Amino acid sequence: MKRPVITIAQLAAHADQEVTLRGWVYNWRKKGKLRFVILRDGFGYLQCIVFRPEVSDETWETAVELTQETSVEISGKLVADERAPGGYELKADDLKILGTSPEYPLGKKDHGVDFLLNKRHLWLRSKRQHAIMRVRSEAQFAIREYFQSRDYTLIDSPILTPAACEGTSTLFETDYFGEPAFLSQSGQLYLEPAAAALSKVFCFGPTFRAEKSKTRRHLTEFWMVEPEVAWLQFDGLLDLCEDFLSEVVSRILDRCAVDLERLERDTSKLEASTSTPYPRIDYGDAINKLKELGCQIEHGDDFGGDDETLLANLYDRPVLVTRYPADLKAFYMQPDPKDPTRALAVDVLAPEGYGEIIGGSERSASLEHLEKQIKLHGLPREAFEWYLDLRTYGSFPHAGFGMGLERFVSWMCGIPHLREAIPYPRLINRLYP
RNA sequence: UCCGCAGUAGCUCAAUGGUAGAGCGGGUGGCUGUUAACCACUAGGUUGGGGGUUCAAGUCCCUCCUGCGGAGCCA
Repeated sequence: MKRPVITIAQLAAHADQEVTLRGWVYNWRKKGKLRFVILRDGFGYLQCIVFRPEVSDETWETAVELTQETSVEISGKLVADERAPGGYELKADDLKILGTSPEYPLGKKDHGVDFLLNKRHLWLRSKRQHAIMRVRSEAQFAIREYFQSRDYTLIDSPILTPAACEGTSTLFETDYFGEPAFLSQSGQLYLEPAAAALSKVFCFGPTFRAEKSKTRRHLTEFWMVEPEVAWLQFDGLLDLCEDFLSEVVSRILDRCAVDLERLERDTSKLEASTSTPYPRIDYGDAINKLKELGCQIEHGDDFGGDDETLLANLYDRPVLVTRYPADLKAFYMQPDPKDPTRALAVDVLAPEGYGEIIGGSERSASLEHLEKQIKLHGLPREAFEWYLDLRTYGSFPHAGFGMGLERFVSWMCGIPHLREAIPYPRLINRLYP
């Protein structure tokens, strides 16, 4: 009799039926003439029972050979059983090994981080990693949905670039037919021309930073979403940041409840972030507040990781820190008309110590100002001719921000280190697997 | 690049300067309801590399390597 092949997501519709499933042996236990096989198929887990008196010798011999992560095709009758995790179990009568798995290296007990990262390709098979990858997938979907449902056009910015985008970070250099080329650290400069073309645009792709950062908040390859909007000015940018974040957080809470529960995420700590407004604090006031709290920080300094955490912990939702000193920020930012030593820049700090998840600004529309800034930052003007063209041919006010996907996902999942928020993390000293 | 911590069995970790151990995983056997099952037996080591101190070094010292955490920089 040919039995339907189903997945563990479809169990309820096939109760008391004869079915076939394919998957991997997550775990197995033996108890005399009984074998409990926990099958994993990417959708869930199903306990399968092989009972010696009720199966053929061949099936029994096969069951005896099962090891962790053996891939199998298993058939039998699906029954509801309170003793089984998940509520259903399969009374197996036929079992085929599709691929053996001798001495699977990941055990049921704890492993160290270095070992797990070296086995990242296998680590992805664990329950916790499934949950994180699904949250990441859902976050990417929600982000694209947010922008595309609001008439933004997705513009893919180049990854190979001829020069530094912002002239600040260290870039990965590669050989481009004998010429130096660099892996992009930001799509923004390429997005601004697209905003002049299509008004509301965003890019969402990988970016690269060659800084030798060794912290839980840094990757050398990470994904960033960057909207850029024509006619948007600073106050509108702040509104966009909080509307975007609150909307995406809401969707994660709606759609990833099961995964967040598996990750033991206290979602009550995310609830406040689903509603606006978010607190906004001027850079100068933030410095004063930090000094009150006993920080060794002066006006003109950038925030350290601890300062960010301290500041963010004053609020139950992300806080927008505004109007940074211009010389802390990139060359293209618009100076505050009320105080030209400040830039119309915003950093959004996530709660619970997850740090800066968004950095944005209104961009300078003035050719003269940008020419001055490029000189001041020691950047080669030739490399930016095309960028300056935007201020020559119909210059326009515009603004945008960038959000690091992994920092956002880490915050949603409540995981301490960015390396778990991306399938194959690239870190200083780690390019494998 | 700088500061701090670590490296012992396949994995996670013990071991006053004095005979290198346990749990998990592997192997063999037992058990008809296990939930990271349990029980018994068993195999498994150049203690990251090199040098030094000492009667004696996993342990103390120097050095290199690797990893982790943090700083700087940033999302």
